[in-house]
Amino acid sequence: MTESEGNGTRHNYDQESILAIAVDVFNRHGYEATSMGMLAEALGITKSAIYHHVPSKEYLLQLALDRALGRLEAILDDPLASTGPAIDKLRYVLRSATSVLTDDVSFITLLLRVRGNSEMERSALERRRAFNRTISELVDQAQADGAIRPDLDSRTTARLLFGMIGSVVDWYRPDGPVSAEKVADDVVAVAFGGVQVR
Amino acid sequence: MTESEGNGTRHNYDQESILAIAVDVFNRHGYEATSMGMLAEALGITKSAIYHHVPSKEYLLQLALDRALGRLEAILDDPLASTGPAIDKLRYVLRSATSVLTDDVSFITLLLRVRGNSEMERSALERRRAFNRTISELVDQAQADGAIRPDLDSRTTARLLFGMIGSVVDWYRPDGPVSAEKVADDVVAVAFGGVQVR
DNA sequence: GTCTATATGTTGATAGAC
DNA sequence: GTCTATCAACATATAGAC
Repeated sequence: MTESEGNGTRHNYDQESILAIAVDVFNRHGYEATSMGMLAEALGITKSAIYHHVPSKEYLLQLALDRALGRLEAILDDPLASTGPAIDKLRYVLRSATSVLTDDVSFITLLLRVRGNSEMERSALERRRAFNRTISELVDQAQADGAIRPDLDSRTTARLLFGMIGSVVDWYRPDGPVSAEKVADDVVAVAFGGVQVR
Repeated sequence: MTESEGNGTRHNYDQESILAIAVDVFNRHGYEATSMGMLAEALGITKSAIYHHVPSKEYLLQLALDRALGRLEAILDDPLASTGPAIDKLRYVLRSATSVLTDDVSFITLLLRVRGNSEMERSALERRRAFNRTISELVDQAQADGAIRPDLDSRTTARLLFGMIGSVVDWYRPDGPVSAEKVADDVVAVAFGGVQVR
């Protein structure tokens, strides 16, 4: 469906293609502020037509958050995330999270903007917190191993590192001037070595 | 006004106290998704009463964004931001921005969530971009001076550093376990030296 | 797979009493 | 400084025709 809009355009949407566009609109206006009318306009069909594909606005959010969380949680299932020195595991998880983010910018963006204003949002936040806890423990271990500077607060450090990665959604675009690989390289370089020459 | 809600509570709000509460509700639900009804409920008065103090919902956003941007821009007016080696100026700006953020979490949070969905939001975004450009130039200079690693992309680096700082709004609370000073220390430490022991 | 028509509630903002 | 009452526009969602 890349043909431009016109009166006689047939859309033939399915759940997947509706979801992709919905997530973009959610990201532009915020999930709560997005109306089915805005979605309908972005899709070029009527509100009622959307209800043929999905039962509710919240169901679209559910699908999107499940996908984003699934991708992140899959990182921790990789053997590289649970084998070897903590500092190496941390490097692997940092790089993988950055790649997942650049691979699925819009889904991860939506996840990072959830504030917990419904039961569904709160359960997504809980899964996000579980992920963050794993990272915190990795930082803790690496610090106990003497691989991370002892002057840093481990909880603050874990948050700063993942905050840095998360901020990438605010500017990274797949068709932009900086490749996904270069982003991941720079994230790991800054996180581990800092910007300053020694 | 710390007395708990009750039927006979007198509020005696003024623009300032309404703004503080409004910004919190904007941050919880997003500006667009926040209704005057929600604001009224949070304030414990009716919608109409709000209009006695402010002419519109958007005016509250204007006040909040102006304040947040003013605080950030003031950093660049300090002599320390324009004197000496670029790397020292950069360190000063990074630390100051972190302090401004911890001092005014809710106002800065609101600013960082603006997406450009109205003329007003777009002009706030433009001021934010002007600030970011100054930082980018600082990173560029420091790299030209040989003080910042040459393998890093300067634009990406500037974004990652300020992304890391901005992410602090997602967890920092003035009454939390980590002091504003410790946050600023750790931000500068990670940004300049990285987490890893050499 | 999409439409029109409709139901029921909420939106931002105003008028005017106290 | 706050209230009640009101407005036109818009919210989510459904029913049923094509």
